[in-house]
Amino acid sequence: MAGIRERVRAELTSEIVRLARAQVAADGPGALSLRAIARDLGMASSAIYRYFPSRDHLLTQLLIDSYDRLGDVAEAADAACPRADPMGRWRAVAHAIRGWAVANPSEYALLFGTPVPGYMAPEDTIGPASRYTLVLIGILADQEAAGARYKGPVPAPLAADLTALREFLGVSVSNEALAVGMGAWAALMGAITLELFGHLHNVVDTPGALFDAVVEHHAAVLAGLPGT
Amino acid sequence: MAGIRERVRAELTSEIVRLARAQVAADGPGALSLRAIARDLGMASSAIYRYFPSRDHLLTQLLIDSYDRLGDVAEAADAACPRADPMGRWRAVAHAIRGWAVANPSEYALLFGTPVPGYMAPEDTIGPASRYTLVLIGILADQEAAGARYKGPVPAPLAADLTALREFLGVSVSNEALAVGMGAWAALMGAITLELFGHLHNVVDTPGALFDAVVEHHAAVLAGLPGT
DNA sequence: TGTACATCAGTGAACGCGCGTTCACTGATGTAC
DNA sequence: TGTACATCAGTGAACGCGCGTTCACTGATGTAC
Repeated sequence: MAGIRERVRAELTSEIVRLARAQVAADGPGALSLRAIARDLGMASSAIYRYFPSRDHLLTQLLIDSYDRLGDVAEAADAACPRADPMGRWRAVAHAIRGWAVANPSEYALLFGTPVPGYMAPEDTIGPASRYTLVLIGILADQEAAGARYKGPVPAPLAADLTALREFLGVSVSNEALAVGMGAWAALMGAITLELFGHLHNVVDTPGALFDAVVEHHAAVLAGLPGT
Repeated sequence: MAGIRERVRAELTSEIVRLARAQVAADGPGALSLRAIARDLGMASSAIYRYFPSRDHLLTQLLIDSYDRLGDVAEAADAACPRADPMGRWRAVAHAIRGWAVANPSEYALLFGTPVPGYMAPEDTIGPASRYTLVLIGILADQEAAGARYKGPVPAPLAADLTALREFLGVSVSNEALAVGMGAWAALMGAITLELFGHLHNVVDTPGALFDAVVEHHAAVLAGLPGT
């Protein structure tokens, strides 16, 4: 009844994931090897298959875990700010995201770099993957609710997508705000990606300098016009 | 004297590069295999070593070629616009860059995705890598020369980097303009990366819709204030 | 113009390594009566 | 409480595949006298 076997099983499962993550951290995604994990655990390579039916299932677990860690970091940064200061929250969350990325570059590459060839992320990853973006959308919604207004018009095709997105999320936020928010998101991720993947060498060598400028620019944009 | 041997050699060399590029296009970077290329050519795998001393050297050649193609596309788009319309040139070049990326997603991933683990790009890649960015900086410089002004101040660490960059490039453009330009660059690359790497699925499904919004936003920003 | 020699492309076997996955099996842990 | 049976973790060998790189060698193409 106690499920001592279950407990051992759960522990070994998370030990496998831990080692897998360490592997990704050390040599990048794609270096993930079931045999190497088995070696680290001192088990036969076939034993891993008692825990994960295939390499891709383990990869999925890694993706979910990393997205969840990023989500944790973003949510914690947001929660630590006063609700009534959306632009402070934006800055805090943005820097938290970059901080996580800089501290875990291989995990960032796993999530946001070149997709693993031949691997299609299953639906289970969608929830965890959207957590950090929901934090950003929440900030945007609060900012608009506080009276910020954004210039339109949003082009029709984008507006259609954003309308569908809003209905799916059930958030109260205008298309104009969403368009501005996604632009900020793209700039945020772009600045981190350029920095982590080495494209700022000999361009902007101070870590985070470009990122800070991007965050400040979009803080001004997200602030919006005074409400009508 | 005619160098018939040299000509054959040059042809085979570029044939190897062509096959390598096709391989990257089909299965992504990292799937690059000297043996597979030799197989395609109907040669012994060891024969490749008469043309490239190692896999990394071939990789370098691929990087240089891809950067050059991107540079070609960006320069051509710029050259097709009237000089006196920097914002039209910005739009044209931005869309040309995205067009190339969408048409050659694996090459884009090779250049801007997760760095190949264990591979350090040598200095030879710097020149080709900077071509498309020089086009963007040229537009920025012309826009500022035409009277556009940008709000400061630029934070000190970023300003130091930008000053060094300007001196290295020998371009006449202010730190304020450079800061704005790099923000536009980050947003541009971020929007393309998010789209190509699948992060817009179920978010903005219309191809290029987010990108267009990003380009237009930064067109307005790059337009600048009327000059003093 | 013809001959001797050097250069170089390409061969094929081998080294030493890696990987994911399957399968029949052993032996321990849990469960039902 | 004790026994019979089912469940399950882990083994070790094997399959079939891939890779980059080296090396001694053959034979053709070019070069110098």
